[in-house]
Amino acid sequence: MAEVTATESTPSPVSTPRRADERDLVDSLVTVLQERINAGEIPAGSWLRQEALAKELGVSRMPVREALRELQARGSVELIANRGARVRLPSTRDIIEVYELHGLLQGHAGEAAAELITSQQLDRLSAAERLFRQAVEDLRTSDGDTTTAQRHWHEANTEFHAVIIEAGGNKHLAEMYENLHHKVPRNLTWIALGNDVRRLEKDAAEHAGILDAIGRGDSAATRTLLTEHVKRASDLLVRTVDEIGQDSPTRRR
Amino acid sequence: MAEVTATESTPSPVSTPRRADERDLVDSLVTVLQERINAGEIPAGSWLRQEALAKELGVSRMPVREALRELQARGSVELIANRGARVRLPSTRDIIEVYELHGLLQGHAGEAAAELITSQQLDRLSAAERLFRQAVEDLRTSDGDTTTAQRHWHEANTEFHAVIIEAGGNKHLAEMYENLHHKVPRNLTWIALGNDVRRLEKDAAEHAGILDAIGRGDSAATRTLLTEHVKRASDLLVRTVDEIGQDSPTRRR
DNA sequence: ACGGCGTAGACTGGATCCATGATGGCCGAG
DNA sequence: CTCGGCCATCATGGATCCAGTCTACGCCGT
Repeated sequence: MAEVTATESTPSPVSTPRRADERDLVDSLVTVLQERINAGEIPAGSWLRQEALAKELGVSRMPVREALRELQARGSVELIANRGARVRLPSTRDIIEVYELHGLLQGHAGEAAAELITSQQLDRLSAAERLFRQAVEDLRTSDGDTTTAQRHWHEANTEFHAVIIEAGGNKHLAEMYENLHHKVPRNLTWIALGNDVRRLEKDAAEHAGILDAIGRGDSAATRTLLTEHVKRASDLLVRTVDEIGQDSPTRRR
Repeated sequence: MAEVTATESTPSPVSTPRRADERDLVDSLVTVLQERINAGEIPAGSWLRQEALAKELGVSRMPVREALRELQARGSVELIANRGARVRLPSTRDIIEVYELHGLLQGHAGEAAAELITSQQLDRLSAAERLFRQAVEDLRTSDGDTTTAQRHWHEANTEFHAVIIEAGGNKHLAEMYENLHHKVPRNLTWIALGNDVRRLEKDAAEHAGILDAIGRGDSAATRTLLTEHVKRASDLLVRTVDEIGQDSPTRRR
């Protein structure tokens, strides 16, 4: 038929809609928005304007609406009738509760993982553990610019816990675990570590201990270590959030 | 979190859905469809036609589309590109995994509930326990018609576990628990009990034991009993599904 | 008669249009 | 000068329209 104007004159077709991974346009929008929210590009508490997002992403409001609906179901944003969508900003209580569940799920998955883990998965776990130590080194040798350390730590942390969850073998548990990250974004944990070398070392040491327990096939120890590990991270995060929570996280002018 | 300047633009952080019931049309559709799916009115594996649903519910296709998108995020249906929405039909593996999480979450909530439960909640728990025994009586005195027994048992079971989850105090855990029911509907459990008086008696006795443990404030026992209780229900359900799964899993022509 | 190909139908997915509800500013009265 | 109500503006929510795509049926060729 007639050449559609939008064929190649599209301003910015989101990213790569042709990826076989994503079923349709809405899913790619969900992914993009979720990443932006988790990365903090879209600050918590801010409004998501359908028109603005549609224009920016080069689509109409319709797929944006559906994407927002899905993000609401995930718990990433809240929809207010006739008002719009707002990025949910987790309260201290939310953080405590979500991390409690993190510990519960990871402890459970780890207990199973200690028995079920494959050698490939164990290798990935070791690699992640090395990356933790690398991140410590990055931070130690960095002068001001901590982005590399953060990137390495973030990669290591994501991979490490993902492998444990995966090795646990319960796909629905994995899904719930992912959902938790939609409620309290991963990057918050890094903020809590606060570029403190000693804290990071302690964090790395805990991961090494967990790796060791899994390597020994010690289910009980794995569960305990994981639960305590998450608990410590939670306490640290809550303390940090309470401290910096004094000034308004919403935009000031 | 500190109150931001008197402008009410950022009132509450995250946890005030304002109204728990229905925010808008889409939410009411989600509720209706979810209930129909859980009740089995819409059989698993069947297609949900947007046009048909819209006409039947007296709305246009648009809110139906958004409702389906939300049901997909919940895991109740699956969306296939350019094909439509289909009610997901849980596999045996799904059931095993989901019930494993049921046990994990309920055990955890129960452990906390044993210490935190209020007297009102304990009353509700007792009432539910009585309703279980009533259901046993209903079934025993019924001749053929088991709907009353089912209704009572269903009410009792829903209330009993809901109270425990609620008493546990973790709202995110409660939300996850709800989500699990979207993946494996509640009514499946009744099918597994299969109108068998002895099984029902055993089930009621287990609930009585749990109630007793909570009443004594015995956290450890509560957790153990709950975990085992769910495990037994899971095993029974899996066995039942496997048995009846022999005849047409997919309808033959 | 059987299998492959082409076409018609139907349903989903995206875009545009309109109505409704909310917000914020402006004006008038006390 | 301040408070309250009215109105304009804007964003969301719902409906309708159009295009793309998958399926299924039927026809034709071997």
